[in-house]
Amino acid sequence: MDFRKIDNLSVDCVLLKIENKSLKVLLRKRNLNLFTENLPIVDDWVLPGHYVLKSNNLGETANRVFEELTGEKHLNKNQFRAYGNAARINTETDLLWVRSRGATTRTITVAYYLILASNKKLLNSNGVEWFNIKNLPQLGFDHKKIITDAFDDIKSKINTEPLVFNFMPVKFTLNELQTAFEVLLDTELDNRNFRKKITSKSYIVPLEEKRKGQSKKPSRLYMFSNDVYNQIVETGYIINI
Amino acid sequence: MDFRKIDNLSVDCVLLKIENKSLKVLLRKRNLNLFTENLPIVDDWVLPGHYVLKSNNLGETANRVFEELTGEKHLNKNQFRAYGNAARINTETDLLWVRSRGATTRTITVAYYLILASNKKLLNSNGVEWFNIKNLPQLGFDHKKIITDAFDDIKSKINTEPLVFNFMPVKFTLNELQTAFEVLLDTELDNRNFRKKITSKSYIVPLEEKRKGQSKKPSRLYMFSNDVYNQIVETGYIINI
DNA sequence: TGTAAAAGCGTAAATTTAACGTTTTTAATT
DNA sequence: AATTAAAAACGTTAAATTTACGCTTTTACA
Repeated sequence: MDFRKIDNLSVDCVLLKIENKSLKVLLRKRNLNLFTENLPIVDDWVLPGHYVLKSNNLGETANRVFEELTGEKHLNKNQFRAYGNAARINTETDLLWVRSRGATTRTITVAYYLILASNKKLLNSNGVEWFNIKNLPQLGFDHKKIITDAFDDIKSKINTEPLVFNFMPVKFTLNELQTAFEVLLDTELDNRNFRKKITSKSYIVPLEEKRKGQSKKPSRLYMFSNDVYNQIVETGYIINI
Repeated sequence: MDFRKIDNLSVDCVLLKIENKSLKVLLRKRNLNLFTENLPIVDDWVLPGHYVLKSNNLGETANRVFEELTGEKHLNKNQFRAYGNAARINTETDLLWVRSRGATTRTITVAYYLILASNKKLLNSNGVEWFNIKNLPQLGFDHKKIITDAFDDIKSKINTEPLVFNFMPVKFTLNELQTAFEVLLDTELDNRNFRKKITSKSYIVPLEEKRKGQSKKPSRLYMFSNDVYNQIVETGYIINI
Protein backbone atom coordinates (compact mmCIF):
# COMPACT_ATOMS: atom_id res chain seq x y z
CA MET A 1 0.00 0.00 0.00
CA ASP A 2 1.49 3.25 -1.15
CA PHE A 3 0.14 6.17 0.88
CA ARG A 4 1.67 8.95 -1.18
CA LYS A 5 -0.76 11.28 -2.92
CA ILE A 6 -0.99 11.62 -6.67
CA ASP A 7 -0.44 15.34 -6.54
CA ASN A 8 -2.62 16.29 -9.48
CA LEU A 9 -5.60 14.00 -8.92
CA SER A 10 -8.43 14.41 -6.46
CA VAL A 11 -11.96 13.20 -5.92
CA ASP A 12 -14.73 15.59 -4.88
CA CYS A 13 -17.96 14.40 -3.38
CA VAL A 14 -21.44 15.84 -3.51
CA LEU A 15 -23.62 14.53 -0.68
CA LEU A 16 -27.28 15.27 -1.13
CA LYS A 17 -30.44 14.85 0.86
CA ILE A 18 -33.94 16.22 1.00
CA GLU A 19 -35.03 18.05 4.12
CA ASN A 20 -37.94 20.41 4.70
CA LYS A 21 -39.04 20.23 1.10
CA SER A 22 -35.70 21.32 -0.26
CA LEU A 23 -32.56 19.76 -1.60
CA LYS A 24 -29.47 20.11 0.58
CA VAL A 25 -25.75 19.72 -0.20
CA LEU A 26 -23.06 19.05 2.33
CA LEU A 27 -20.17 21.50 2.33
CA ARG A 28 -16.96 21.72 4.28
CA LYS A 29 -15.69 24.93 5.80
CA ARG A 30 -12.37 25.92 4.30
CA ASN A 31 -10.16 28.25 6.29
CA LEU A 32 -6.54 29.06 6.33
CA ASN A 33 -5.19 31.65 8.71
CA LEU A 34 -1.87 33.15 7.83
CA PHE A 35 -0.54 35.72 10.23
CA THR A 36 1.84 37.27 7.75
CA GLU A 37 0.71 40.55 6.19
CA ASN A 38 -1.22 41.07 2.97
CA LEU A 39 -2.10 37.45 2.28
CA PRO A 40 -5.82 36.86 1.85
CA ILE A 41 -7.37 34.59 4.40
CA VAL A 42 -9.22 31.67 2.96
CA ASP A 43 -12.66 31.51 4.48
CA ASP A 44 -15.33 29.88 2.38
CA TRP A 45 -16.86 26.48 1.60
CA VAL A 46 -15.89 23.56 -0.60
CA LEU A 47 -17.11 20.07 -1.38
CA PRO A 48 -15.61 17.35 0.77
CA GLY A 49 -12.88 15.53 -1.13
CA HIS A 50 -9.51 13.85 -1.02
CA TYR A 51 -6.44 13.55 -3.12
CA VAL A 52 -6.14 10.10 -4.64
CA LEU A 53 -3.44 7.92 -3.09
CA LYS A 54 -0.99 6.08 -5.29
CA SER A 55 -2.57 2.74 -4.54
CA ASN A 56 -6.22 3.78 -4.34
CA ASN A 57 -8.76 3.59 -7.11
CA LEU A 58 -11.00 6.54 -7.86
CA GLY A 59 -14.03 4.79 -6.41
CA GLU A 60 -12.10 3.80 -3.31
CA THR A 61 -11.14 7.40 -2.76
CA ALA A 62 -14.77 8.45 -3.00
CA ASN A 63 -15.73 5.67 -0.60
CA ARG A 64 -13.20 6.96 1.89
CA VAL A 65 -14.76 10.42 1.80
CA PHE A 66 -18.28 9.04 2.14
CA GLU A 67 -17.33 6.64 4.92
CA GLU A 68 -15.63 9.31 6.96
CA LEU A 69 -18.81 11.37 6.87
CA THR A 70 -21.53 8.75 7.11
CA GLY A 71 -19.77 5.86 8.80
CA GLU A 72 -21.07 3.47 6.18
CA LYS A 73 -19.32 1.31 3.66
CA HIS A 74 -20.57 0.11 0.29
CA LEU A 75 -22.58 3.17 -0.48
CA ASN A 76 -24.34 3.60 -3.74
CA LYS A 77 -22.28 6.44 -5.15
CA ASN A 78 -22.33 7.81 -8.64
CA GLN A 79 -19.44 9.16 -10.68
CA PHE A 80 -20.75 11.88 -12.96
CA ARG A 81 -17.93 13.99 -14.35
CA ALA A 82 -14.23 14.90 -14.36
CA TYR A 83 -12.98 18.47 -14.15
CA GLY A 84 -9.50 19.21 -15.37
CA ASN A 85 -9.32 22.54 -17.11
CA ALA A 86 -5.92 24.17 -17.04
CA ALA A 87 -7.32 27.32 -15.46
CA ARG A 88 -9.66 25.54 -13.09
CA ILE A 89 -7.68 26.76 -10.10
CA ASN A 90 -6.99 30.41 -10.65
CA THR A 91 -8.18 32.69 -7.86
CA GLU A 92 -5.59 33.80 -5.35
CA THR A 93 -7.49 32.02 -2.61
CA ASP A 94 -7.61 28.71 -4.45
CA LEU A 95 -3.95 28.87 -5.38
CA LEU A 96 -2.97 29.56 -1.79
CA TRP A 97 -5.05 26.68 -0.59
CA VAL A 98 -3.71 24.19 -3.09
CA ARG A 99 -0.12 25.14 -2.36
CA SER A 100 -0.72 24.81 1.36
CA ARG A 101 -1.74 21.22 0.63
CA GLY A 102 1.40 20.52 -1.33
CA ALA A 103 -0.53 19.78 -4.51
CA THR A 104 -0.23 20.87 -8.12
CA THR A 105 -2.12 23.90 -9.37
CA ARG A 106 -3.30 21.84 -12.33
CA THR A 107 -5.40 19.33 -10.44
CA ILE A 108 -7.87 17.02 -12.09
CA THR A 109 -10.84 16.16 -9.95
CA VAL A 110 -13.29 13.36 -10.52
CA ALA A 111 -16.69 14.10 -9.02
CA TYR A 112 -19.09 11.67 -7.36
CA TYR A 113 -22.43 12.19 -5.74
CA LEU A 114 -24.11 10.22 -3.01
CA ILE A 115 -27.79 10.46 -2.20
CA LEU A 116 -28.67 10.07 1.46
CA ALA A 117 -32.01 9.11 2.94
CA SER A 118 -33.59 12.06 4.70
CA ASN A 119 -33.50 10.30 8.08
CA LYS A 120 -29.78 9.56 7.79
CA LYS A 121 -27.56 11.18 10.42
CA LEU A 122 -23.92 12.00 9.75
CA LEU A 123 -21.26 10.22 11.74
CA ASN A 124 -19.03 13.22 11.79
CA SER A 125 -20.32 16.77 11.44
CA ASN A 126 -17.12 18.58 12.33
CA GLY A 127 -16.59 21.48 10.01
CA VAL A 128 -19.37 20.46 7.64
CA GLU A 129 -22.83 21.89 7.14
CA TRP A 130 -25.91 21.27 5.01
CA PHE A 131 -26.89 24.04 2.59
CA ASN A 132 -30.02 24.52 0.56
CA ILE A 133 -28.98 24.03 -3.04
CA LYS A 134 -30.91 27.16 -3.97
CA ASN A 135 -28.98 29.26 -1.52
CA LEU A 136 -25.33 28.31 -1.53
CA PRO A 137 -22.61 30.26 0.27
CA GLN A 138 -19.33 31.45 -1.27
CA LEU A 139 -17.74 28.36 -2.82
CA GLY A 140 -14.10 27.62 -3.69
CA PHE A 141 -12.77 26.34 -7.02
CA ASP A 142 -15.41 25.35 -9.57
CA HIS A 143 -17.48 23.64 -6.94
CA LYS A 144 -20.62 25.56 -7.75
CA LYS A 145 -20.48 24.14 -11.26
CA ILE A 146 -19.85 20.67 -9.87
CA ILE A 147 -22.94 20.88 -7.68
CA THR A 148 -25.06 22.08 -10.58
CA ASP A 149 -23.80 19.25 -12.75
CA ALA A 150 -24.59 16.69 -10.05
CA PHE A 151 -28.10 18.04 -9.73
CA ASP A 152 -28.59 18.02 -13.50
CA ASP A 153 -27.42 14.43 -13.67
CA ILE A 154 -29.90 13.41 -11.03
CA LYS A 155 -32.73 15.24 -12.74
CA SER A 156 -31.93 13.57 -16.02
CA LYS A 157 -32.04 10.12 -14.43
CA ILE A 158 -35.00 10.57 -12.14
CA ASN A 159 -37.42 9.35 -14.77
CA THR A 160 -35.56 6.32 -16.00
CA GLU A 161 -33.71 5.01 -12.97
CA PRO A 162 -34.95 4.30 -9.46
CA LEU A 163 -32.84 7.12 -8.05
CA VAL A 164 -35.55 8.78 -5.95
CA PHE A 165 -35.66 5.88 -3.59
CA ASN A 166 -32.17 6.72 -2.40
CA PHE A 167 -33.61 9.89 -0.92
CA MET A 168 -36.12 7.79 1.01
CA PRO A 169 -35.74 5.87 4.27
CA VAL A 170 -36.24 2.14 3.78
CA LYS A 171 -39.88 2.56 4.76
CA PHE A 172 -41.53 5.68 3.44
CA THR A 173 -44.95 7.19 2.84
CA LEU A 174 -46.37 8.08 -0.55
CA ASN A 175 -46.40 11.73 0.40
CA GLU A 176 -42.72 11.65 1.25
CA LEU A 177 -42.05 10.18 -2.16
CA GLN A 178 -44.21 12.81 -3.80
CA THR A 179 -42.30 15.55 -2.04
CA ALA A 180 -39.04 14.11 -3.33
CA PHE A 181 -40.32 14.27 -6.90
CA GLU A 182 -41.64 17.78 -6.37
CA VAL A 183 -38.35 19.02 -4.97
CA LEU A 184 -36.25 17.38 -7.65
CA LEU A 185 -38.41 18.29 -10.60
CA ASP A 186 -39.42 21.63 -9.13
CA THR A 187 -43.13 21.19 -9.80
CA GLU A 188 -46.29 20.47 -7.91
CA LEU A 189 -47.97 17.15 -8.53
CA ASP A 190 -51.59 16.18 -8.13
CA ASN A 191 -51.69 13.96 -5.10
CA ARG A 192 -54.49 11.72 -6.32
CA ASN A 193 -52.89 11.04 -9.67
CA PHE A 194 -49.50 10.58 -8.11
CA ARG A 195 -50.83 7.89 -5.77
CA LYS A 196 -52.57 6.11 -8.57
CA LYS A 197 -49.43 5.99 -10.66
CA ILE A 198 -47.13 4.94 -7.86
CA THR A 199 -49.38 2.29 -6.37
CA SER A 200 -49.72 0.71 -9.80
CA LYS A 201 -46.03 -0.22 -9.69
CA SER A 202 -45.36 -3.70 -8.41
CA TYR A 203 -41.94 -2.74 -7.07
CA ILE A 204 -43.36 -0.18 -4.69
CA VAL A 205 -44.66 -2.51 -2.03
CA PRO A 206 -47.28 -1.49 0.54
CA LEU A 207 -46.52 -2.68 4.07
CA GLU A 208 -48.97 -3.47 6.82
CA GLU A 209 -47.21 -0.96 9.01
CA LYS A 210 -48.49 2.58 9.43
CA ARG A 211 -46.81 5.66 10.77
CA LYS A 212 -48.78 7.47 13.47
CA GLY A 213 -48.34 10.84 15.10
CA GLN A 214 -46.50 12.62 12.32
CA SER A 215 -49.63 13.81 10.56
CA LYS A 216 -53.37 13.74 11.27
CA LYS A 217 -54.36 10.48 9.68
CA PRO A 218 -51.75 7.71 10.03
CA SER A 219 -50.03 6.98 6.77
CA ARG A 220 -49.24 3.64 5.26
CA LEU A 221 -45.58 2.81 4.77
CA TYR A 222 -44.18 1.47 1.53
CA MET A 223 -40.86 0.14 0.47
CA PHE A 224 -39.01 -0.09 -2.79
CA SER A 225 -38.09 -3.56 -3.97
CA ASN A 226 -35.00 -3.52 -6.11
CA ASP A 227 -35.47 -7.20 -6.92
CA VAL A 228 -38.91 -6.66 -8.37
CA TYR A 229 -37.73 -3.54 -10.16
CA ASN A 230 -34.96 -5.40 -11.96
CA GLN A 231 -37.41 -7.99 -13.20
CA ILE A 232 -39.81 -5.42 -14.56
CA VAL A 233 -37.97 -2.45 -15.98
CA GLU A 234 -36.59 -4.09 -19.10
CA THR A 235 -39.91 -3.45 -20.81
CA GLY A 236 -40.93 0.20 -20.72
CA TYR A 237 -38.34 1.42 -23.13
CA ILE A 238 -39.78 2.89 -26.24
CA ILE A 239 -39.15 6.17 -28.01
CA ASN A 240 -40.17 9.17 -26.08
CA ILE A 241 -38.28 12.06 -27.55
CA MET B 1 1.46 27.51 -24.73
CA ASP B 2 3.12 24.64 -22.93
CA PHE B 3 3.36 21.59 -25.19
CA ARG B 4 4.62 19.16 -22.59
CA LYS B 5 2.33 16.27 -21.77
CA ILE B 6 0.81 15.72 -18.36
CA ASP B 7 2.23 12.24 -18.11
CA ASN B 8 -0.62 10.67 -16.14
CA LEU B 9 -3.61 12.22 -17.89
CA SER B 10 -5.13 11.26 -21.21
CA VAL B 11 -8.38 11.63 -23.09
CA ASP B 12 -9.91 8.69 -24.96
CA CYS B 13 -12.52 9.15 -27.62
CA VAL B 14 -15.35 6.93 -28.74
CA LEU B 15 -16.54 7.80 -32.23
CA LEU B 16 -19.83 6.21 -33.14
CA LYS B 17 -22.01 5.94 -36.18
CA ILE B 18 -24.78 3.80 -37.56
CA GLU B 19 -24.16 1.89 -40.75
CA ASN B 20 -26.01 -1.06 -42.26
CA LYS B 21 -28.39 -1.31 -39.34
CA SER B 22 -25.64 -1.62 -36.79
CA LEU B 23 -23.68 0.58 -34.47
CA LYS B 24 -20.01 1.07 -35.30
CA VAL B 25 -17.08 2.28 -33.22
CA LEU B 26 -13.86 3.67 -34.59
CA LEU B 27 -10.70 1.98 -33.38
CA ARG B 28 -7.04 2.60 -33.98
CA LYS B 29 -4.57 -0.15 -34.74
CA ARG B 30 -1.93 -0.37 -32.07
CA ASN B 31 1.32 -2.02 -32.95
CA LEU B 32 4.80 -1.96 -31.61
CA ASN B 33 7.51 -4.06 -33.16
CA LEU B 34 10.51 -4.75 -31.03
CA PHE B 35 13.20 -6.83 -32.61
CA THR B 36 14.78 -7.87 -29.35
CA GLU B 37 13.93 -11.39 -28.14
CA ASN B 38 11.16 -12.52 -25.83
CA LEU B 39 9.22 -9.25 -25.73
CA PRO B 40 5.61 -9.59 -26.81
CA ILE B 41 4.61 -7.63 -29.83
CA VAL B 42 1.73 -5.29 -29.33
CA ASP B 43 -0.82 -5.87 -32.03
CA ASP B 44 -4.38 -5.00 -31.18
CA TRP B 45 -6.84 -2.11 -31.21
CA VAL B 46 -7.47 0.88 -28.97
CA LEU B 47 -9.68 3.94 -28.88
CA PRO B 48 -8.17 7.04 -30.44
CA GLY B 49 -6.86 9.34 -27.75
CA HIS B 50 -4.20 11.79 -26.67
CA TYR B 51 -2.29 12.72 -23.62
CA VAL B 52 -3.42 16.07 -22.26
CA LEU B 53 -0.93 18.88 -22.79
CA LYS B 54 0.01 21.16 -19.91
CA SER B 55 -1.90 24.04 -21.34
CA ASN B 56 -4.85 22.19 -22.84
CA ASN B 57 -8.22 21.66 -21.25
CA LEU B 58 -9.82 18.22 -21.26
CA GLY B 59 -12.40 19.28 -23.81
CA GLU B 60 -9.73 20.84 -26.01
CA THR B 61 -7.83 17.59 -25.99
CA ALA B 62 -10.92 15.70 -27.08
CA ASN B 63 -11.53 18.28 -29.79
CA ARG B 64 -8.03 17.73 -31.08
CA VAL B 65 -8.65 13.99 -31.43
CA PHE B 66 -12.00 14.53 -33.12
CA GLU B 67 -10.66 17.20 -35.45
CA GLU B 68 -7.75 15.09 -36.57
CA LEU B 69 -10.14 12.35 -37.57
CA THR B 70 -13.10 14.25 -38.96
CA GLY B 71 -11.57 17.54 -40.02
CA GLU B 72 -14.28 19.44 -38.19
CA LYS B 73 -14.17 21.84 -35.30
CA HIS B 74 -16.81 22.53 -32.68
CA LEU B 75 -18.21 19.08 -32.59
CA ASN B 76 -20.92 18.10 -30.21
CA LYS B 77 -18.94 15.78 -27.99
CA ASN B 78 -19.97 14.29 -24.71
CA GLN B 79 -17.81 13.58 -21.67
CA PHE B 80 -19.20 10.53 -19.91
CA ARG B 81 -16.70 9.08 -17.47
CA ALA B 82 -13.17 9.06 -16.04
CA TYR B 83 -11.13 5.90 -15.59
CA GLY B 84 -8.28 5.94 -13.14
CA ASN B 85 -8.00 2.68 -11.28
CA ALA B 86 -4.53 1.90 -10.01
CA ALA B 87 -4.46 -1.41 -11.84
CA ARG B 88 -6.09 -0.13 -14.98
CA ILE B 89 -2.90 -0.71 -16.95
CA ASN B 90 -1.64 -4.14 -16.01
CA THR B 91 -1.15 -6.48 -18.94
CA GLU B 92 2.37 -6.86 -20.23
CA THR B 93 1.27 -5.45 -23.55
CA ASP B 94 -0.29 -2.34 -22.06
CA LEU B 95 2.69 -1.66 -19.82
CA LEU B 96 5.07 -1.97 -22.73
CA TRP B 97 2.98 0.38 -24.77
CA VAL B 98 2.67 3.02 -22.07
CA ARG B 99 6.40 2.97 -21.36
CA SER B 100 7.16 3.32 -25.04
CA ARG B 101 5.13 6.52 -24.91
CA GLY B 102 7.07 7.86 -21.97
CA ALA B 103 3.97 8.00 -19.79
CA THR B 104 3.14 6.85 -16.28
CA THR B 105 1.69 3.40 -15.69
CA ARG B 106 -0.96 4.99 -13.51
CA THR B 107 -2.74 7.02 -16.16
CA ILE B 108 -6.12 8.61 -15.67
CA THR B 109 -8.19 8.83 -18.79
CA VAL B 110 -11.24 10.96 -19.33
CA ALA B 111 -13.57 9.52 -21.93
CA TYR B 112 -15.67 11.36 -24.50
CA TYR B 113 -17.92 10.15 -27.21
CA LEU B 114 -18.87 11.77 -30.47
CA ILE B 115 -21.81 10.71 -32.58
CA LEU B 116 -21.32 11.02 -36.32
CA ALA B 117 -23.98 11.23 -38.98
CA SER B 118 -24.05 8.07 -41.05
CA ASN B 119 -23.11 9.92 -44.24
CA LYS B 120 -20.04 11.51 -42.63
CA LYS B 121 -16.69 10.58 -44.15
CA LEU B 122 -13.50 10.64 -42.13
CA LEU B 123 -10.77 13.07 -43.08
CA ASN B 124 -8.07 10.68 -42.12
CA SER B 125 -8.52 6.92 -42.10
CA ASN B 126 -4.89 5.94 -41.65
CA GLY B 127 -4.63 3.17 -39.13
CA VAL B 128 -8.23 3.40 -38.04
CA GLU B 129 -11.20 1.19 -38.81
CA TRP B 130 -14.89 0.96 -38.01
CA PHE B 131 -16.04 -2.06 -36.01
CA ASN B 132 -19.47 -3.36 -35.26
CA ILE B 133 -20.02 -2.79 -31.56
CA LYS B 134 -21.37 -6.32 -31.26
CA ASN B 135 -18.23 -7.79 -32.72
CA LEU B 136 -15.18 -6.01 -31.40
CA PRO B 137 -11.60 -7.17 -31.97
CA GLN B 138 -8.96 -7.62 -29.25
CA LEU B 139 -8.84 -4.32 -27.37
CA GLY B 140 -6.08 -2.79 -25.23
CA PHE B 141 -6.43 -1.36 -21.71
CA ASP B 142 -10.00 -1.15 -20.38
CA HIS B 143 -11.26 0.14 -23.69
CA LYS B 144 -13.91 -2.51 -24.03
CA LYS B 145 -15.45 -1.25 -20.80
CA ILE B 146 -15.18 2.34 -22.01
CA ILE B 147 -17.08 1.51 -25.19
CA THR B 148 -19.78 -0.30 -23.23
CA ASP B 149 -20.13 2.67 -20.89
CA ALA B 150 -20.42 5.07 -23.81
CA PHE B 151 -23.15 2.96 -25.36
CA ASP B 152 -25.00 2.71 -22.05
CA ASP B 153 -24.85 6.45 -21.62
CA ILE B 154 -26.33 6.98 -25.06
CA LYS B 155 -29.10 4.46 -24.45
CA SER B 156 -29.99 6.13 -21.20
CA LYS B 157 -30.29 9.52 -22.88
CA ILE B 158 -32.00 8.49 -26.08
CA ASN B 159 -35.45 9.02 -24.60
CA THR B 160 -34.93 12.35 -22.92
CA GLU B 161 -32.43 14.16 -25.11
CA PRO B 162 -32.40 14.71 -28.87
CA LEU B 163 -29.32 12.53 -29.24
CA VAL B 164 -30.56 10.35 -32.10
CA PHE B 165 -30.46 13.25 -34.48
CA ASN B 166 -26.69 13.31 -34.24
CA PHE B 167 -26.68 9.95 -35.99
CA MET B 168 -28.71 11.48 -38.82
CA PRO B 169 -27.59 13.55 -41.79
CA VAL B 170 -29.10 17.03 -41.73
CA LYS B 171 -31.88 15.80 -43.98
CA PHE B 172 -33.13 12.33 -43.20
CA THR B 173 -36.07 10.05 -43.86
CA LEU B 174 -38.41 8.71 -41.21
CA ASN B 175 -37.23 5.19 -41.90
CA GLU B 176 -33.63 6.17 -41.30
CA LEU B 177 -34.66 7.62 -37.98
CA GLN B 178 -36.59 4.50 -37.14
CA THR B 179 -33.57 2.35 -37.91
CA ALA B 180 -31.47 4.46 -35.55
CA PHE B 181 -33.92 3.86 -32.72
CA GLU B 182 -34.09 0.19 -33.53
CA VAL B 183 -30.34 -0.21 -33.54
CA LEU B 184 -29.83 1.76 -30.35
CA LEU B 185 -32.68 0.25 -28.37
CA ASP B 186 -32.25 -3.18 -29.96
CA THR B 187 -35.93 -3.63 -30.73
CA GLU B 188 -38.24 -3.61 -33.69
CA LEU B 189 -40.74 -0.80 -33.94
CA ASP B 190 -44.07 -0.70 -35.72
CA ASN B 191 -43.52 1.57 -38.69
CA ARG B 192 -47.02 3.04 -38.72
CA ASN B 193 -47.00 3.94 -35.06
CA PHE B 194 -43.48 5.25 -35.26
CA ARG B 195 -44.42 7.63 -38.06
CA LYS B 196 -47.46 8.85 -36.20
CA LYS B 197 -45.44 9.61 -33.10
CA ILE B 198 -42.57 11.27 -34.90
CA THR B 199 -44.63 13.39 -37.26
CA SER B 200 -46.60 14.71 -34.30
CA LYS B 201 -43.46 16.46 -33.04
CA SER B 202 -43.20 20.05 -34.15
CA TYR B 203 -39.41 19.99 -34.07
CA ILE B 204 -39.20 17.26 -36.68
CA VAL B 205 -39.89 19.32 -39.73
CA PRO B 206 -41.04 17.82 -43.05
CA LEU B 207 -39.31 19.28 -46.09
CA GLU B 208 -40.66 19.58 -49.61
CA GLU B 209 -37.67 17.64 -50.85
CA LYS B 210 -37.81 13.91 -51.52
CA ARG B 211 -35.07 11.40 -51.97
CA LYS B 212 -35.37 9.29 -55.10
CA GLY B 213 -33.53 6.18 -56.25
CA GLN B 214 -32.53 4.77 -52.91
CA SER B 215 -35.71 2.77 -52.40
CA LYS B 216 -38.82 1.97 -54.41
CA LYS B 217 -41.09 4.86 -53.53
CA PRO B 218 -39.27 8.18 -53.06
CA SER B 219 -39.15 9.19 -49.43
CA ARG B 220 -39.81 12.55 -47.90
CA LEU B 221 -36.93 14.22 -46.12
CA TYR B 222 -37.22 15.71 -42.64
CA MET B 223 -34.93 17.76 -40.49
CA PHE B 224 -34.56 18.27 -36.80
CA SER B 225 -34.98 21.82 -35.55
CA ASN B 226 -33.01 22.41 -32.41
CA ASP B 227 -34.60 25.85 -32.04
CA VAL B 228 -38.10 24.46 -31.94
CA TYR B 229 -36.99 21.63 -29.67
CA ASN B 230 -35.63 24.01 -27.07
CA GLN B 231 -38.90 25.88 -26.97
CA ILE B 232 -40.96 22.79 -26.43
CA VAL B 233 -39.14 20.28 -24.29
CA GLU B 234 -39.40 22.09 -20.96
CA THR B 235 -42.87 20.63 -20.54
CA GLY B 236 -42.93 16.85 -20.82
CA TYR B 237 -41.19 16.10 -17.56
CA ILE B 238 -43.31 14.19 -15.13
CA ILE B 239 -42.67 11.06 -13.13
CA ASN B 240 -42.15 8.00 -15.16
CA ILE B 241 -40.35 5.56 -12.97
C1' DT C 1 -46.12 -4.45 -68.44
C1' DG C 2 -46.29 -6.67 -64.22
C1' DT C 3 -44.48 -7.02 -59.64
C1' DA C 4 -42.15 -6.46 -55.36
C1' DA C 5 -41.05 -3.58 -51.66
C1' DA C 6 -40.44 0.63 -49.32
C1' DA C 7 -43.24 4.56 -48.18
C1' DG C 8 -47.29 6.21 -46.60
C1' DC C 9 -52.35 6.69 -44.86
C1' DG C 10 -56.11 5.26 -41.73
C1' DT C 11 -59.09 3.13 -37.92
C1' DA C 12 -60.56 1.21 -33.64
C1' DA C 13 -59.72 -0.77 -29.01
C1' DA C 14 -56.97 -0.48 -24.95
C1' DT C 15 -54.35 1.99 -21.85
C1' DT C 16 -52.69 6.03 -19.56
C1' DT C 17 -53.00 10.76 -18.09
C1' DA C 18 -55.24 14.88 -16.32
C1' DA C 19 -58.50 17.15 -13.80
C1' DC C 20 -61.35 17.04 -10.70
C1' DG C 21 -64.87 15.64 -6.20
C1' DT C 22 -65.45 13.05 -1.90
C1' DT C 23 -64.55 10.33 2.34
C1' DT C 24 -61.78 8.65 6.28
C1' DT C 25 -58.89 9.05 10.22
C1' DT C 26 -56.49 11.02 13.55
C1' DA C 27 -54.40 15.24 16.52
C1' DA C 28 -55.48 19.34 18.32
C1' DT C 29 -58.89 22.53 20.11
C1' DT C 30 -62.92 23.99 22.54
C1' DA D 1 -67.11 14.92 25.00
C1' DA D 2 -67.86 17.23 20.94
C1' DT D 3 -65.84 19.90 17.21
C1' DT D 4 -62.58 20.93 13.80
C1' DA D 5 -58.77 20.94 10.69
C1' DA D 6 -55.66 18.67 7.76
C1' DA D 7 -53.22 14.87 5.92
C1' DA D 8 -54.30 10.51 3.90
C1' DA D 9 -56.93 7.94 0.99
C1' DC D 10 -60.51 6.53 -2.43
C1' DG D 11 -63.10 7.36 -6.73
C1' DT D 12 -65.03 9.23 -11.44
C1' DT D 13 -64.85 10.88 -16.00
C1' DA D 14 -63.07 13.05 -20.26
C1' DA D 15 -59.09 13.61 -23.01
C1' DA D 16 -54.92 12.07 -24.87
C1' DT D 17 -51.78 8.58 -26.14
C1' DT D 18 -50.41 3.97 -27.35
C1' DT D 19 -50.97 -0.40 -29.51
C1' DA D 20 -52.28 -3.37 -32.97
C1' DC D 21 -53.66 -3.85 -36.89
C1' DG D 22 -55.51 -3.28 -42.46
C1' DC D 23 -54.88 -0.99 -46.72
C1' DT D 24 -53.04 2.18 -50.60
C1' DT D 25 -49.43 4.55 -53.30
C1' DT D 26 -45.30 5.02 -55.82
C1' DT D 27 -41.34 3.81 -57.82
C1' DA D 28 -37.26 0.42 -59.47
C1' DC D 29 -36.51 -3.51 -61.71
C1' DA D 30 -37.22 -7.77 -64.16
